Parts: sequence; C-alpha cells; structure tokens
Amino acid sequence: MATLEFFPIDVDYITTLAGRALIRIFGRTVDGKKVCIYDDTFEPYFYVFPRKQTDIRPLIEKLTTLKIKDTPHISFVTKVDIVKKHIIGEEREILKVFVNHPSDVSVLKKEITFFKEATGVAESDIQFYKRYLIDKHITPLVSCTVEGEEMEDTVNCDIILKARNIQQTNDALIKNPKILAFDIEVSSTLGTPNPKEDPIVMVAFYGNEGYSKVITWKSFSQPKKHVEFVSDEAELIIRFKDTITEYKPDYIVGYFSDGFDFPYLRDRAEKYKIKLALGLDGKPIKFSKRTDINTTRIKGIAHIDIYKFIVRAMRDTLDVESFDLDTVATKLLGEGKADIPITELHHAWESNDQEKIRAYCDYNLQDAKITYRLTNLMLPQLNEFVKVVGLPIDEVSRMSFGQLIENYLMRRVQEFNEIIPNKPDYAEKKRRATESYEGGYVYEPQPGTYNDIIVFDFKSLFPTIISAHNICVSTITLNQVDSIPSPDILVNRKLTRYYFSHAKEGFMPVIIKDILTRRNRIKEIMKKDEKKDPVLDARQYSLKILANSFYGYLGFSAARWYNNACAASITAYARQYIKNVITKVKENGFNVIYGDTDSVFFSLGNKTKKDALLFLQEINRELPSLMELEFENYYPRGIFVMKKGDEKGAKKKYALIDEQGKIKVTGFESIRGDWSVIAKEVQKKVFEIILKDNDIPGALTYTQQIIKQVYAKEIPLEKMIIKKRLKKDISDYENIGPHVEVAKRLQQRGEKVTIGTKIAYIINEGKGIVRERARLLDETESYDSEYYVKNQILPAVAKIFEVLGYDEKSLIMQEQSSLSDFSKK
DNA sequence: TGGTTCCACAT
DNA sequence: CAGTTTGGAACCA
Repeated sequence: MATLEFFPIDVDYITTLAGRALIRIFGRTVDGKKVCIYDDTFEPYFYVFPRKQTDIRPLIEKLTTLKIKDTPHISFVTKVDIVKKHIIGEEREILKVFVNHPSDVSVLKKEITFFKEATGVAESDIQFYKRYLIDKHITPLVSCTVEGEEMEDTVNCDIILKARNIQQTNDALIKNPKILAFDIEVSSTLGTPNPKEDPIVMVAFYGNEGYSKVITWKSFSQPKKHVEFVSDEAELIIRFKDTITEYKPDYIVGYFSDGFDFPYLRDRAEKYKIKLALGLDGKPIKFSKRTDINTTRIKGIAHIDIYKFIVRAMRDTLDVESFDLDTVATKLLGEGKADIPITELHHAWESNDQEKIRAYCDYNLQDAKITYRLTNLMLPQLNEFVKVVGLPIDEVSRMSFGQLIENYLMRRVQEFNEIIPNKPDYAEKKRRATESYEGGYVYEPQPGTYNDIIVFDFKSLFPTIISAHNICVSTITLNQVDSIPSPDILVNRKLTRYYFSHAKEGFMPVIIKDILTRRNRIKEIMKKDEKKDPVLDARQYSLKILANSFYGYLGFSAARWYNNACAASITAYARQYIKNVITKVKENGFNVIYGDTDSVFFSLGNKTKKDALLFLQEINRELPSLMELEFENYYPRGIFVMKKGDEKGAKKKYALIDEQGKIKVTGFESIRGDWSVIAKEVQKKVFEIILKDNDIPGALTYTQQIIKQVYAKEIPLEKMIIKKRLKKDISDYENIGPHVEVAKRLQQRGEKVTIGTKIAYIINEGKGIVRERARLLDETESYDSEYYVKNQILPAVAKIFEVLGYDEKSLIMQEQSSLSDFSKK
C-alpha cells in the first residue's frame, strides 16, 4: 500500500479484458515523477424519470432485466437506485441507473426513451471521465492524494498505482510544470507549404530553464551547442519524437500547432511510415478533424495550441491587426520573430547556403522561444480556468466561453442537487435560434466633436444584475406571490414581465456571486501590492470574463441551461439601470453624448471633473450591493460618427483622445489588414489633427493635400499596395477578384501560386474593370488615382468629415481657394 | 434584409 | 455517454 501526492494532467478511461471501465489519470508527483493512476471503482450511470409515482416499481423491474446485445458486447443495467434530485429547482424522485460500461449509457438510453413508464433520461450525455472528475471532486493540476497498490504496466511512467482511494486534499496548484514549446520549418517554394512535396527541414524546441534544441538535416560549420544534425528528414522526425520522450514534458506547446505543425508532421511521418507514438500509453498522437477545427491530442501529455487560446481569450482586449506570432509576441512580450524573411528559406536550403541555414536555425529557435514565453504569460489565465471549470488544461485551452460556463455549471450544480439538463437536439437549437429579445440600450449621439468628456460604466453589469435580482432558471416563476417582476419586456409585440422568486437564492446567482467575490478578493490583494502582479491580474481578468459570459450563455441556443426569459430580463434590467443613470446625468446639469448598454459618455459643460465624481458617489449609494458605476476615464476631446435616427443596428463609431494624448478608436475596424498603407495613414492622421490639435480645417486641408498628391502621382508605389490572400485554388474561384486575376498571371509566368499565397497588387490606370488593371508592383507604371481616392482614401475618412459637415465633394475639390467656400451640408 | 461566402494562422 | 461543434465581416442579390 502506498500513499502519493500528485497533480493530475490528463484523464481518460480504458476497457479491461473483463469489459469494465478503468479510469486512468496521468500526472506528475510533487517530486517530479511521471505517474499513472488506475481507478476501477467508479461506475457509469445516468438518470431516468418515471412517468408517475406508481411507475417506479415496474420501471425498475424493466430496467434491471433490460439487455441489449450488440455482439460481442452486451449492454445491461447493474443497479437502480431511487434518488431525490432537483429538476430546475423542483425536487422529484427519479431513478439513478448504473450500467456495466460507459458505452452502455447511450445504447440503453435509446431503448428507454420508448418505455411508457418513463418520460425521459438525463445526464446520459456526459462523458465518463468528466463524470468521474465531477463526482470525485477532482480538479486537474490541483494536488491529489491517492492510496493504492503499485502495479506493473506498459505505460511510460515512473510510478503506476491502482487506486483504492483518491481525493483532493488541498488546493495547491502544480508548480513549474515541464513545458516544451516546439516549432517546425518547412522548405516550400511559394504559398502554403504542401505536405506532399515540401519537406520539414528543421525543428526547434524551447523548454524550462532555457532548454534549447534545434534539429536539422543540413550541416554548417561551428554550430551552436543546441544544434543537432541528422542525415535526413526521416531521422529528423524520429529525433523529434525522441526529444519529447526524453524531455518528458507535462505540456507540449505550439503556435497554431493544431492547424499546422502537428498535421504537417503527421503527413510527413506517414510518408516514411514512422509512427508518432508520443502518448505515454505508447499510442500515436490522435488527430480529430471536426469540419474546420483540427485538434491534436497526446495521451498523458497536454498539447496546448497557444494561438487558439490567445485568440479566444484576447480577441476583444488585445489591440492588434492580426494574431500572427510576430505581432502577438511583439505586443505581449516586447520580443518578436527573428528578422529574416521565411519566404527565402526555400532558396537558402536548396542552394546549401550555410550562413543562411544557420540563421534560419536561430529563427526557428526564436519561434519556439517566444511560443514558450507566451505560454508562460498565459498560464495564470489557463490555470484559473482549469481551477474554476475542473477539466484538463488541454481541453480548457480549446474551449469557448460558452463551454467553459457550461462545464463550470455542470460541476457546481452538484452542490444544489440539480440535474444537468440535456443538450438540446438539432430542432430545439433551431427553434431557440429564432427566439430573440431586446439587447442593451443605446443612446445615439449627435454626430460631431465634443470636449471634456467623462465616461462612466457599470462594473460587470450583467453579472451583478443576475446577483442583485436573483435571476436564475430555478427562480423564474409564474407564481407572482413572493416574487418580483422584471421591468417591462416586449415579447411578441406585447409588454410582458417575468417574475423571479426571492424566497430562495437561485443557484446561478450564488455561483456568479462566488466568481465575483473571488475576483474582488484578488483585486483587494492587488491593491495592497505596489507592483501589480501580472499573475493576479490575469486571474482576476479571467474571472471577469467568465462572469460576463454567463449572460451570453443563457441566450446561447446550444446551452443546456438556455433560458430566453432570463436573458431577456437581464437586458431589461440593464436598460432600466443605464436609462436611469442617463436621466440623472442630465438632471445634474451634464450633457449626455452617448450611452451603450453599460456606459454613459457626457461632457462637463460648465461643471468640473470633481462635480462628476461626487455625482458618481451619489449614484452608487442607491445601487444594490455588488452593483457599481465606475469612473472609466476623462477625455479632453472626442468625435462621434454614428447618426441619430439611423436604424438600431447603427454601429458604434467614435474616437477619443485621453489626457496622455493616446487616441482610442472604436468601430473603424474596416480600415486594416488588406487596405493600402496610404488609406490607413490618412485615417490615422485625420484623427490626430482633429483630436490633438482640434483643427478641423487642418484635417480637411491635409486630406485634400494627400488627394492632390495622389492625383499628381507623388505617392510612393509601396503605399498603394493592396494585399489579399488566395484562399482556394485559382480555378475554383467563381468571382474573380483583382488578386485572383494577378495570381493567374503569376502562374502563367511559371511561378508557383497555391492556396495561401499572399498577392500584393496595385490598381493601374487604363481601360477595363478593376481586376483587369490589377498589377504587381514591378509591373506597375502608373497607379489609378481615381481608384485610390474613391475606393481607399475616401472610404477611410468620409464618415469622419461627414459628421463635421463636409461631404465627399469638398474633399476632392481642388479649385476652392478658401475653406469658407467649402460646401457645408 | 437575410442568407451565403470567406477567412483566421502556419512556411 | 462519439460523428450536426466557430464567429464575425464582407458580400450579394
């Protein structure tokens, strides 16, 4: 008998020779050993609802004799218990049905739906390992104590234990997990690397304590210590495998490795008949291709595609044009990729340019290194999600917020003895998708520029409403006694109110309060801390987005706890609160400019910032607990573009400048990526002149000046380049865009153009439609001024000038001599 | 207006 | 406990 403390990393189950399920937990012990725990004490089960009380006995009889033969396997029930459970708040006697094997659950469930004594089944769609983690209260990465016997097995672990008893005894998180980041480089001619032709030429690893390794199959003189030469690509792949096996990482990390590195390695390994048997159980890597989304999983090791997580977690907060590795790393780490164009790797490799190959090895290692560093940076957030949701890190890293919330709820509702609702079927999802309700309130601004702007916003508005008004699927009621109605809600063109019982706190408010107080605790610690601990910050931030996702979850058609009425009530309260604030802002002599869902923008007029802050305190005194209106910022100037009277879908479009001179632009996102440099430049500069210098005529003159230069061909050609990527094979395009047309010509020239090739073109002067005039930089004689003014520059700035009273004509008119002559709208 | 289509990112 | 699982913008009649 041995006792052991360890941190679970990966959990699954296997089937024994006797046909029983055996839970398997891979992890790392406190002293750094790889461990595998087997647990055969857990039995699969689900619930069955009897139609009526008198059906219980015959139903149990029927269940216990139920056998379904699907040779060679027989599915059968092993035991039936009568249990009391809550179904959305209401207690009922139902049957807990234990079965022989996890796969029996779905087999038997299908049969039981035809039983006249039963009205349905529940919790039959929860994977066995999830069920295990939930029921045993085990959270991956958090310390577990296990008692059991050591045993022999083929898994590649230092210790193998058959568990007798396993439990989470404290909340210590895994310290210094072994992380191994990797990256491959491919020698490809042009466009997307093609795994059928283009070989992997190098692979780099970066791990804890500066562990570095680059493997490549062309040698050069005086290589760095970490460089390993092999004879060919096949050996490179074998050494790739060995390196991982020897390093024994807990996490393997790549940047877009689900989508590129691993699938590529798979294809190349296949060519040489090499098995990528990286799993600790000796099994190969598992690839799953779900329509568009690839995932690569390794048994016993958590594979994290940190790109996926960064995009999911930071899409709204990280202000970048693209989530490519260089941009993200530069922004988050202050360190980007090595400065050498990857497009030239092919040439260097083919021509045996030793110096360049050496440089590409450094480049390769740098990619692995920044991937490693990004992982470390994101780890506190990932850990927080793992701790809250209770699932393995590789899974959590790929989950949407809806899934995170759902899995969190599935775990937490156990405390309330709640049954987990079934996932909706396709028809139900469709039906739900048609249900809509009113969203947040928008106070539409008068377009124009404003000075001395104050912004207040509600701190976590939706979560605090859920908590303050006890909004929950379990408290919503038809019984108007002891319950409080929501504000009026428009349902099918009729004003309605939903009622929420306040007799007992619902489980959703309780759970959300937990998240919010947990977050507040972290923020309290942070306040005392002089140098804001980034780990704590990441943790409080992840709790914030988790809390904020709750509302969206209630309105998400595929959610188990979908509830349109709850979602509609939350926004109804939100509208009430923000309208109330807006009214008070006006009453207090400020000028309201704009408001959206949880925020209000107003100008001070002849009042002061201090007045505004005192007023804020006043408002907060009246708000229920946890709800709070916050001072967001003060902006000396701002410009609002959206129009009053526009349809309700009017997009928020505004730009603000803060006291530090930093310009915050919202809603002008169309000007990015595939626009020409000149268009982006003009828009940026126009904002600067208007907001920094408060010089509208100046901005106008500047724009006219640029347009004049465009017509005079004074703009360097480089600034006119438009870049678009080929997404399918040239022949597959039905609509031939300019970039496709150029790609065709490139191909005729004998250049290799494949899916993924980025085409950079310039629209030239001449006859014909736009695509006929698209040329490469070196083919360009003279760009089409008209096109660039009308399709690039004007769209970028016209909206801005429009609100200032100038139409497009005034921007292009060259003859006008003084500003006063410009046509005012 | 709503229903398609495209696209991220990797070399 | 399985194979219908993205999400947002641009485009298009």
